Amino acid sequence: MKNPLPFLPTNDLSAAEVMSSITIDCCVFSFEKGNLEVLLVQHGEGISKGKWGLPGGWIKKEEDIDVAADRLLSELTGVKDIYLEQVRTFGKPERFPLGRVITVGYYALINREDFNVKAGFTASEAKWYRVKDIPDLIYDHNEILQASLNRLRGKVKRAPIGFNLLPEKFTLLQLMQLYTEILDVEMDKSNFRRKFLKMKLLQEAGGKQTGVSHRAAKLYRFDEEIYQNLTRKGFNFEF
Amino acid sequence: MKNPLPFLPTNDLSAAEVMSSITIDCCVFSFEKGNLEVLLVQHGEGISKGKWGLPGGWIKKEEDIDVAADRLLSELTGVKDIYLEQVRTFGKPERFPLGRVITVGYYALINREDFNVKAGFTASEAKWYRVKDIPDLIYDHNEILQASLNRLRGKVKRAPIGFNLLPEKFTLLQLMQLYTEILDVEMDKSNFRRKFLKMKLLQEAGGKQTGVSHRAAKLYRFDEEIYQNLTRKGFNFEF
DNA sequence: TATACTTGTAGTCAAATAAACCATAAGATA
DNA sequence: TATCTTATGGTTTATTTGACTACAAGTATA
Repeated sequence: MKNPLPFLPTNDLSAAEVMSSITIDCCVFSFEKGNLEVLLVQHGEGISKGKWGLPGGWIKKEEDIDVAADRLLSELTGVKDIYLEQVRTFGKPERFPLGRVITVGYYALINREDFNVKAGFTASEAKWYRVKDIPDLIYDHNEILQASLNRLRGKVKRAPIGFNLLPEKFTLLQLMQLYTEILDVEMDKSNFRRKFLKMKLLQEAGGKQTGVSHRAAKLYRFDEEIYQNLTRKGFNFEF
Repeated sequence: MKNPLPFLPTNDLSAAEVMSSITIDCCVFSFEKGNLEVLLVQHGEGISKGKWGLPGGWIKKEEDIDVAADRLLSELTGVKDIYLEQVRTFGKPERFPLGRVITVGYYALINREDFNVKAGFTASEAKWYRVKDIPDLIYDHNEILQASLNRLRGKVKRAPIGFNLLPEKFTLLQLMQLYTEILDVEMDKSNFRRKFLKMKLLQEAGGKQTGVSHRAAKLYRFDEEIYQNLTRKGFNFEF
């Protein structure tokens, strides 16, 4: 294959020089009991048997990489329409020990209630880990996870994607704890409440918390339509 | 090559199914006479002869992709130590008409004063275009450019990378015009000044503007060390 | 030399925001 | 009933913003 992009003064490179394998690796985040967690899978064979890593897989020949990421996630979690965002592509020559493999990192946000580990995985093969307590992972997966976390921390301040980690109805305190956990900052309950309500992004869902041994909080839901209107006018979160 | 990542319940894919060509495409931005511009190159042969596109090239077999981007840029512009940031990887199956080619998009910021088109390019082969006035580009390069611009607009509000587009010494008005141009918002001279100086990121460079037919403004320079200190403590731009 | 013209630089003031609190409400539990 | 916990609504003060005014420091030109 002759270099079809002859607009740089480099020598042509043969096909063998430029062909690579490309994979996808994905950080699946969820929020459980106040902790941000990520789904790891255990290798069953090969040189890294027993070690944990991010779930991932190959991109098919005629498949968009975003579509491939979506497919892999659906296969893995059984959930459709997952929030998914490309983070960055990792391509150190030595990152994969058996050959040159470039990987595209993604992160996904899912509501734990919807989640079911798909058939094919047993409990010992996939497990949630708190992001504050991650073991040594295979290859460069710690680096991919760190980059994904950084991206998530930035994004959560600019768009209300945090809702993807919560059930449909949630209390303001749950929402605040989500931000507290992701951003690792303390917040004032009262000020958070005022600030968030002023944005008018939340609808009262009508009900109240149940099963708590204190005054029950109102439940809210996120209003997609209002969000779309606000973003059109240029909108900015900050906490 | 047997699938070395057997931790997803998909069927193995043959090597032919997963090998791809990978390229890099780069938006090189500069700031000239109040306009943000991007460097485009013209195709000399092939099906898109005569059309303009982003400069790019192949990643070598044993080369990190960030390193490859840096190499391509040095070859193209003759400038070393360019500010370079990966934007995103583009992988629609049909994006490149002659086969599956996945490309990693980067953007770079350079100071126009340092820039020289490298030997191998004649004036007709590489040209600066205002980002407000971009023609139809080859393949998906308009999309890559748009994504790069969006990334630049976000980043410039969070880190002082705009300095990479300015000469070493610059006036506050030049700096403001840079932000005005990139973010496409009007600003108040006096308020911008107050806000920026309060950050204490700028050092007085000691001299004054020359060759202007009005009161000459003080020259400032960006202080890398102060910036590092501030970012350690958690720092946030907003305009 | 005087005057106009242009941009630089400093400051004012009212409105909006943020941060740190305080107080009461609404339940559950003992 | 008293007590405990979280929910929710306010207050107060300091800080930041945005709009605007005024004067300084030069150049150009009448």
